Amino acid sequence: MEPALSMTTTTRTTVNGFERVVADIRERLVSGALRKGDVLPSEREFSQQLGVSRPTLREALRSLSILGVVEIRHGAGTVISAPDVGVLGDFLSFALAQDGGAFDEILEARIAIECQAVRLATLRAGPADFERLRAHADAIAETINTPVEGARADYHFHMAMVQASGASALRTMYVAVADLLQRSHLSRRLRTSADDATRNRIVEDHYLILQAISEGDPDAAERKVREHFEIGRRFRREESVRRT
Amino acid sequence: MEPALSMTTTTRTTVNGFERVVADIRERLVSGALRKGDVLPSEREFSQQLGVSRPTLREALRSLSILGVVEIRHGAGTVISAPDVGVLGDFLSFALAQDGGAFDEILEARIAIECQAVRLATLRAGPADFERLRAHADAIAETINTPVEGARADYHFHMAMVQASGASALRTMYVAVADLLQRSHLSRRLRTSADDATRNRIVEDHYLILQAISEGDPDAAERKVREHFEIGRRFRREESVRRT
DNA sequence: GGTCACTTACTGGTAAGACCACTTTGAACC
DNA sequence: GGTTCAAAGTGGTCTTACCAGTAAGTGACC
Repeated sequence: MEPALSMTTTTRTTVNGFERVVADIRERLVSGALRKGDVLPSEREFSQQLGVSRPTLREALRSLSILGVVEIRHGAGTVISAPDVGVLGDFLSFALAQDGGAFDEILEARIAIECQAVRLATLRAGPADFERLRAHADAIAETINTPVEGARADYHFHMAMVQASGASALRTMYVAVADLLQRSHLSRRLRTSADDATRNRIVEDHYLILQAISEGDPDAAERKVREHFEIGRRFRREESVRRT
Repeated sequence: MEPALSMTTTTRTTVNGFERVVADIRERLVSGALRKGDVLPSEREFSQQLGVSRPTLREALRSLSILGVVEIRHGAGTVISAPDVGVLGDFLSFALAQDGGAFDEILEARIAIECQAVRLATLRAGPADFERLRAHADAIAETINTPVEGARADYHFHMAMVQASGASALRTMYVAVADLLQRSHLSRRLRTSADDATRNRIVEDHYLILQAISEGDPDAAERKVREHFEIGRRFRREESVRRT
């Protein structure tokens, strides 16, 4: 039997081993005793300090690494790292998966992110970004007839565009969304590549987007991106008509 | 920096045991084989199925429980649960406090989602949606002088707007993001409420957005939303200038 | 026959020890 | 001095065992 006194705020010694580890690190973080870049003791030593077993300690450290609080480096050690928006991506990849995974809905999310990203890119993109975007646009033109490489080049261009926005939260969310879409994306590309006019349109679209970004016009850039997505939308419409 | 949970689609052969577990559950979630409420096999059995040890399996399950993907019940079992953004709440106070730039980034994500949502809303919103939006717009007008209730009414309007888009993926992302922003939103509301012209502007903006939605013009609606967000942007700019 | 406490057979929670895989480092070697 | 490589230390994993809760089955009791 535990004494009822242990419930008081001062002595919380009767918590789980797991929570004891988390609490210890959290308190040392808020008190400033731990700071970004500090390395934690080795798992063997740390577990002994806290009076928990190594597996239990590892459960806690893994969980904290998911939250981005610590970074675990195989063979090197575990260091405190600044929390970033990366958790959003992990969270969304599971949250969106449960939402039925409707393709059209997730595509709307992708459009949302890209449109905002391209607006920011018109304001923030630097020379390195332009260079990357141009290289990927060229790659799209070169691989337009090879579905697999073409899809990859397409993905890289859009990814670079989001990257050029400089907003890592957008990037994180984009990765999670794009991952869910990629499964069906390839099959669509296989269909659309049949049409000759569409292939030219795809190549040209990306150059137009790049141009709009370089000209620094957010509205024009967003419009180009929306028009670009209309290709896929139109094809899915025709396809569903054909099926009826 | 790579996200803590690998999100690569192509399942490499030699992945960690940890990631093998995470990947397995995610795959079965997106395929619909796993759904909220389903109970996973016992740890002993599950670890054997996946070919990993029980401690390794537990590391993965604990991490997923941190994200709210699963709920672990001592003595009962582990069940799939709808990811709860509340879990990120803990993380929020921490990440935003340590990294001021994170706020702006997440705000960009919110703008991205709302702009896309309002476009869809102009096409899909039904009578019930209009009624809700109008009620919330009225609530904003009535509570414009009470910061706490005002912030809540504001949140409800924007939430209803995203809901009217009919895209649950957008809604999921919006909830995750909006939850992270809510506190800062309140504090900003406390400041902005001092200005009389701004208060009128806030009230009017929401009615303008509602009107644009009802008129079915996506471009106009998105423009109104972007203009609306300019209020907060301008205030944060002035504030940072004042601080320098 | 119905109700209740209790036993029992599960579940997750923790511990300890032994390996394996990787990184770092520093000493030996060229 | 620079290079190479082996040893030591780190995280990654497995095995085994036991503790601690939960829930369903079981019996006694009313």
